[in-house]
Amino acid sequence: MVSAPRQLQLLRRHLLPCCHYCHFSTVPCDLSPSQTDDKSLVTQVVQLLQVPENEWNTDQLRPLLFSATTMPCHLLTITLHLGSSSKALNFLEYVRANAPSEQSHCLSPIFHGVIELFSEETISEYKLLEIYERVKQWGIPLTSRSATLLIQCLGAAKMVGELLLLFNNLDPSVKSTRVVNTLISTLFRLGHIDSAVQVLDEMCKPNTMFPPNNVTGDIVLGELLKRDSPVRSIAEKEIGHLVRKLSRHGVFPDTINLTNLINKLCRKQKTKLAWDLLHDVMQSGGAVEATSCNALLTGLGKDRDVKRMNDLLAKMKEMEIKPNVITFGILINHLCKSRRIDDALKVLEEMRGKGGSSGMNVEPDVVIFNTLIDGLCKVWRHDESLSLLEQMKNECRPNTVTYNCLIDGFCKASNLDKAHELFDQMNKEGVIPNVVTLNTLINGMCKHGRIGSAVEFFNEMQRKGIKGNSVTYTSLISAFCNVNNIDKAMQYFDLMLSSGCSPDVIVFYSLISGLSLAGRMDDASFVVSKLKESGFGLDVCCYNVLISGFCKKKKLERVYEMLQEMEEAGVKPDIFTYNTLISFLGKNGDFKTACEMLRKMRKEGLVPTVITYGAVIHAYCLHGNVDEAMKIFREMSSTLKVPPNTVIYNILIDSLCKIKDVECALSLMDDMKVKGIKPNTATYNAILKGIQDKKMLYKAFELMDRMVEDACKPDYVTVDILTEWLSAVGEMKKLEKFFQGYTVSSCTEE
DNA sequence: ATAGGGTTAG
Repeated sequence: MVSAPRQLQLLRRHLLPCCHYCHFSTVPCDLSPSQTDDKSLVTQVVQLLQVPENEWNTDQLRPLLFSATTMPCHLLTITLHLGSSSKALNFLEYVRANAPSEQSHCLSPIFHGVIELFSEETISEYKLLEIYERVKQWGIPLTSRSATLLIQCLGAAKMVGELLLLFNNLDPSVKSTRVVNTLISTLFRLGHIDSAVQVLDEMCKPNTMFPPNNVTGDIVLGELLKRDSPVRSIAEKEIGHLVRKLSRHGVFPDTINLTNLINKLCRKQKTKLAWDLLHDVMQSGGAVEATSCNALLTGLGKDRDVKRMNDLLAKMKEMEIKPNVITFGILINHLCKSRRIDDALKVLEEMRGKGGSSGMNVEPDVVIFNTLIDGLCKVWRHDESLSLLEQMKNECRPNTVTYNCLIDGFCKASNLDKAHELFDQMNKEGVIPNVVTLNTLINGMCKHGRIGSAVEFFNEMQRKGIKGNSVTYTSLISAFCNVNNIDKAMQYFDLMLSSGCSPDVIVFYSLISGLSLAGRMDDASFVVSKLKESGFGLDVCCYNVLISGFCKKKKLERVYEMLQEMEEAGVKPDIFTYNTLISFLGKNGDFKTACEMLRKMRKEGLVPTVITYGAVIHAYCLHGNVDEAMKIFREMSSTLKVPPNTVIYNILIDSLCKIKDVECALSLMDDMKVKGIKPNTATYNAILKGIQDKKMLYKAFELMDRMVEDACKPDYVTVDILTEWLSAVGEMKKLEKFFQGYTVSSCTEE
């Protein structure tokens, strides 16, 4: 049975025997003999070769094979008719043994046939070596085609050493662009990047005999655009060099390839190289379209490199590259993200061609309008975003994104009514809401304490066929955690899993954080196991909330388990981790380990913060060593250069009052005033308790006035202290005035 | 071009 492709090959050989050969050969080939002559010669020889090789009739074959009219192409056709490389190789050997010396060039076409046949067979490395050795031994000059085929065969057999040897020993006349392209492509495919680049270098030399062509360009670009191999891929820095080399020979990447290359470089944060690449192509005369410039503009936008963005736009103008709607879209988006909304609106005018001829005459599309509407919403210019919506309706139809941006804008502005109105409006206009619309509204309602409405809306939308995704569940779960409705949060987590929604890390992290904060460590551990089952890992923040949770539950072994796990996972503890640990150890009175942690965090290059010192101060206070706490407090301002804040003062004032050192506590209050650190309700509660013990009633009135001045609202603790104290001393009138926000110390009792 | 998350001291 002959396979279909094989049949095609045979057919091709019968139809185009001569051209097929001549096309690839450097051996001269006279096309003058008529087809009938060709046919009869070939047919006769083929006939004679049908018998077993040891019965070949030399007397009959010799005049036919070695006559003056026998062309190289005839010999090739004859060889191909033998059907297998083994038979062809025998024929080669036969001709070599029988050819008159002046006819030795006739071996080239026969070898051509041998390798052609071989390349169609299953590659046998052993046989290939045998053939190759024979060629070298007999010094048969290779045709370009046989060189190409040989390269391909050696490549298929992964014989890189032989490949390079072959190329280096190749007769210069045979080294054509086509042959070299095959070699480069083969070397790339085999991962021998350095050798391929070396050959390419040779190809691109100024006086090269085999200059690169578009095929070379495609091979090199294909390699440059391939995703990076773990073994060896072309370094980003080399990309520019290679493209430059090719461009010297007029070989340029086409628009798509150039754009892809720029995208690739920008994705890897190599914007500078992308910039150089684009400018090199422009400078050496390659065609550059707006698409490629757009790719670079996007990269520059991500780098916030406004200067280069403007330079590129100027360059486009200079090179007469017409910006398209995408170019303007990138520009407008960048300006919006930089909150330069008025500049963005100016670009809209510019593209429309305000004032006639100076304009670009590029029609803004729905994306342009959406970007601007979103930009206006994000700077709280909601009215203008609504008027832009009306304006855009003259030019294009608003879509789902348009309304999503507006709905989000009004949700963020706490105008849920307007958000719902826009939702109704989009439905009326036949713009179909999607899951983003759903999530925007649900999150808006959750953030404004309307979880019930959010759930109701979610159910209604589900009935209409819009399913929630992990974003929906994150909003609801976080909202339930925030109101400490942990059971509902867990219920929605289960609902999410059973609804077939695939959770992402964010929904896991939100729930783990909520559960840890609520002290539900068993639930948190369960969610952690689910997270791991989904193939995710914990990050520092997630470990921190868990460690904090276990600390609060005094589950020391779980804390160390977490730390161990962090180390194994290569997640470095950060300042939060250390602060949490130091606070926990301090509270437990384990000052030794706490100091060790302090040392360790400094060794890791982490600088203790006001929170760290607060934890240490708190620990000393808790364990009755207020003197040591005060010592650290004083060091904070002097040597440590971490000024204490309200919380630190509160801890100390509270502790000093508890050890009856109200004088010192009061002096800290004065210190706060001097340093401009605002006391809060907790500060006043602490000091009021202290002076209550000391019965310093007039000091209380003074402090109550200061509390009014500082706009510190009394809380239930304040109310408890003052009610108990002032009612006992008959000063309830002053308390009433105080609650109404009046000063009390100067007013006299009626 | 649009939507969601989290930690430490009192």
